[in-house]
Amino acid sequence: MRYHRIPDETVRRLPIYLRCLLSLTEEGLEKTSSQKLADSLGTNPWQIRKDFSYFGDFGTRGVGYKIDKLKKQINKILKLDVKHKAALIGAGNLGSAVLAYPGFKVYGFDIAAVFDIAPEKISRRIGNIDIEDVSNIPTLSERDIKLAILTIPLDAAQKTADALVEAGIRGILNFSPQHITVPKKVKVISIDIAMDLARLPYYMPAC
Amino acid sequence: MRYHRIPDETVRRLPIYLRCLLSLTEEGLEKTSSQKLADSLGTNPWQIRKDFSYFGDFGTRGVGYKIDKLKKQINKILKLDVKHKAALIGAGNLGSAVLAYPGFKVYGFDIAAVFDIAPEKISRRIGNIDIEDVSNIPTLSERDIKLAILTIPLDAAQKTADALVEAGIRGILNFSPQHITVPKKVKVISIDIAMDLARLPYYMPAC
DNA sequence: CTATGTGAATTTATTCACAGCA
DNA sequence: TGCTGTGAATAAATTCACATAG
Repeated sequence: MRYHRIPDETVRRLPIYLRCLLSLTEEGLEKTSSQKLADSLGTNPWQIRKDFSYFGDFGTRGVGYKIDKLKKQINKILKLDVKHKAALIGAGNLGSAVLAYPGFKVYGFDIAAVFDIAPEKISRRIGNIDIEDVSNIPTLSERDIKLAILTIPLDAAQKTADALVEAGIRGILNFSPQHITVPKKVKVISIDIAMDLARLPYYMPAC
Repeated sequence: MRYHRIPDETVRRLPIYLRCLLSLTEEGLEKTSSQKLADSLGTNPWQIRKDFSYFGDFGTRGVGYKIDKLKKQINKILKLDVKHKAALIGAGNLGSAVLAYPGFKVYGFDIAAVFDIAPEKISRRIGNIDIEDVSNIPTLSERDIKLAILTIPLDAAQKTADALVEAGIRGILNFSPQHITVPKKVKVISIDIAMDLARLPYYMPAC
């Protein structure tokens, strides 16, 4: 099945696999199996094998997978084998949380710029980055930053997204609870942290 | 198609519809159409109509949907027609962001307790809630709190989840980047805010 | 004439079952 | 024998096309 389009659902799972493999490495392990991965991720082995099968075979039958090889391959597919710079727009509560979140470094992201609209925040430092005024967003095009993380209130989201697109941003992680419209060349992934809570009661039996 | 199981993917979208309807109400509108909803959400009309069709018909052919009726129905399906109390575990960066996030109130959630493990945080106030020690988690069973939001580092996640289950929690929104194992009667929804960023580069053409 | 509601067709994803290789 | 890799079978979700009702 070697030459095959990778299904979106598989792509969605790859970062999960990657993180799991990284933590297995930290435990000093060098190989694993679809069964073990499935156990620690709460899935089933055939799902994992099928997912891996979309991009070549690097397991050894009867033995399992070499963690290092697998990690490198997934990194390559996700294009995480190069370090990506990202800009954070919105230095509020959520922005600070994002900046402090260890996961971003795990995947090799480097948050290289922080913007805010509030005058009193400009020039303050957060983490070890100077907060810039949003009017500086156009400079992103010269700073080799192609990714942006939007952690701003809803009403400013579309306007800011427009400015980011103008500045040559190619991918946006949108935390604002609003759909934003961008040209086809730009990919948006949206997260609404309240939305997932909103469907919990549905799944809670008799409550 | 009236009596039908609602597909998971539809349930996943219901909170999005709900939020959109709420904001249309704020704009003073009273009715809408699948086309208008689709436009402002970035979907297509037949997806929306199909989704709605799983739980009865309340549109008027040739006219559209009454926003208020639709809102009530979705609220009922999601069991959001009663106010839900939730506990927040972890008063760090992410926890504070969650507490300040307007979306939770939109869906009628009431964050009624905050826990942390760090002694220096205990008894401080956050928002207008006293932070309690995690050893108080067992009291949740008497406080009518059935939902928990986990915003703690990975290594403590499973242990804390066990305590929550023990205290009668029925639903957990897990922000820690780790799979947690719970009995079948408890529903877990996990969010890893870094994971979504990790698949952005894959979708960015030539980057 | 307009916009819903829904079977049918199509596409996509998951699960199974087992052949193939160390 | 043990675990991968993958076609085939099943299940689920999306899209279409059109009958239907105001």
